[in-house]
Amino acid sequence: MTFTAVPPTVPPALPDAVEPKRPRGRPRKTEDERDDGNRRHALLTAAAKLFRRQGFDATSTRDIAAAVGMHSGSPFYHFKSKDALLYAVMEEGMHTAIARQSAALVPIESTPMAPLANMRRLIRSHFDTLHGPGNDFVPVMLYEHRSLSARQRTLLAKLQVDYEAAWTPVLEALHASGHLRAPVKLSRLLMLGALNWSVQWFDRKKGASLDELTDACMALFLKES
Amino acid sequence: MTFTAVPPTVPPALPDAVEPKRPRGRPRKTEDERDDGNRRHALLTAAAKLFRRQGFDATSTRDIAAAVGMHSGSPFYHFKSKDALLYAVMEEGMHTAIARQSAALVPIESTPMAPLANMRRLIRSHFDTLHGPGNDFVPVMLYEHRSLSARQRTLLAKLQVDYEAAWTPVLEALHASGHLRAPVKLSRLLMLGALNWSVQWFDRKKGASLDELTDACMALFLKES
DNA sequence: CCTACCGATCGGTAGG
DNA sequence: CCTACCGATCGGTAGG
Repeated sequence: MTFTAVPPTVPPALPDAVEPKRPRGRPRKTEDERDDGNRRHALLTAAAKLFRRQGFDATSTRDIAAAVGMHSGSPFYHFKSKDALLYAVMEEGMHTAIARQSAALVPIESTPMAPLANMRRLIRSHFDTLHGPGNDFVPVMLYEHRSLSARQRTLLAKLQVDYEAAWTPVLEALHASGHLRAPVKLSRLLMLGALNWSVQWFDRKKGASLDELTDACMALFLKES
Repeated sequence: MTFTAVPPTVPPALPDAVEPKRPRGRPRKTEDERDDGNRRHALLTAAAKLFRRQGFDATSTRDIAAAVGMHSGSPFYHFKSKDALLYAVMEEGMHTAIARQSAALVPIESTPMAPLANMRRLIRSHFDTLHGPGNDFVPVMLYEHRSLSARQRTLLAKLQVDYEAAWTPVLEALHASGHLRAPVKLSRLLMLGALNWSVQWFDRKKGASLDELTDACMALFLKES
C-alpha cells in the first residue's frame, strides 16, 4: 500500500508500448520472494508462529496473510484451506523432529553406555524440537491436534509412531539394566508428557537451561543402576 | 418446542381471570430446573463438557444453550460473557481439585512413611481430577488457558499456586530421604506435566487403570530409598 | 429466560 | 497473487 504511486481507482491499462521500462505486476521486494516455494514457506513459518501464540481458531487467515505482506485472499493460492495450512505446519514439524532425532542417536551396539547416552540425546533433541529458536511447528501440533480432520489425524499419527518408535529400544535396554523400573510403554507416555508439558512453562530467557532441564529429567526418570 | 400447544405467533395475553388453571410463563420441566442456581450450574457443566471436547473457540454459546435446552440469548442472563463462563468453569475446577487434594493428604507428622504415602495420594488425587467421571473442569483449564484475559489469568494463577503448594513439602521430604534425586522445583513441574499430559492419551475404557497409572508414576519418579 | 435482531468477523471464491 | 465480494456464523443486546 505504502508503495502505491497511483490513486486507488485506475483506468484500464494503456496499450503495451507506452511504458517500456516498468514490468507489469507488483514489483518483487527481495530475492527471497522470487519463487513460489519461498512464499509458501513464509506462510508456513508465519502461520506456525501465530498458531502457537494465539491458537488456531483465534488466528485468521487475514492475520497470516498480513504477516507475510499478502492480501486477504492470497494464502488460498498456496493452500487449499486454513485446515490444509495447519496440517502442513504439523507435517513439517514432524519431519524436522524425526530428522533431528535420527541425527542425535548413536548406534546402540557401539558401547555399553549407549542406552543412557541415547536417552539423554533423545530428551535433549526433544527439548530442541520444542524450544529451539523458531521451532513453533511441533508445539502447534501438540496443542492444535483437535482442529484436524479425522483423515489428517490418521496421517499425522503415523509420523508420531515413527518418532516415538526410536524411544522404545532405548527404554527397553534401560529397563533390562535396571535404570528404569516402570513399565516401558507407560514410561514413554509419561516421560514424553513431562517433556511436552514444558511448552507451558519453559522460558528460554530465564530459569534453567535446556541442558539443566535434560539433567533433571535423567535424574528424575532413571535409577543409578 | 415439542411441548408447545399454541401456534408460534400468539395474540397478546388475555385478562387474568380467563384461564385460572394455567400459570403464565413456560412450564417448569423438572424439579431440578426450579431455581436459578441449578440452571447456572447446568450451564457450567454443559460448557465444561463441550469446551473439553471441541475447544473453547469451536464451541458457540448457542451450542451450550442448546445443551441445556435454552435459547441462544439466554446464557447471557446467567453469565456476562462467554469469557466469564470459561473462567467460571476453570474456577470451579480448581476449587474442586483443591478440596479433593486436601482431603487426600495425611498429616505429615503421623508416620515416617507419610511422604511416600502422600506422594501416592497426591498423584492419585490429581488423576481423579483429570479423569474422574464428569471431571471436565480442570482439563478445560489446562488446555484453554490462552483464551483468558490477563486479569483472569492472574486470578487463576493464585489458585494454581495454592494447589501446587501442597506438593512442595512432600517433594522436599522425599528429596531429603533420597527417594527423589532431581531438584524439587523442576521435579514438580516435570511430574505435574507428565500427569497433565495424560489428558491427551488416557482412556478410562481401555488400557491401564488409574491405580496402575499411579503405580507407574511412583516407579518412574522415585528411587527405592 | 425468550424473541428478534445487529454489527463484526471469518473462510473462501471468481475472475483477472 | 490482488480485487471485490459472498454467505455463514458468532457474541452479544434490548425489551419484554
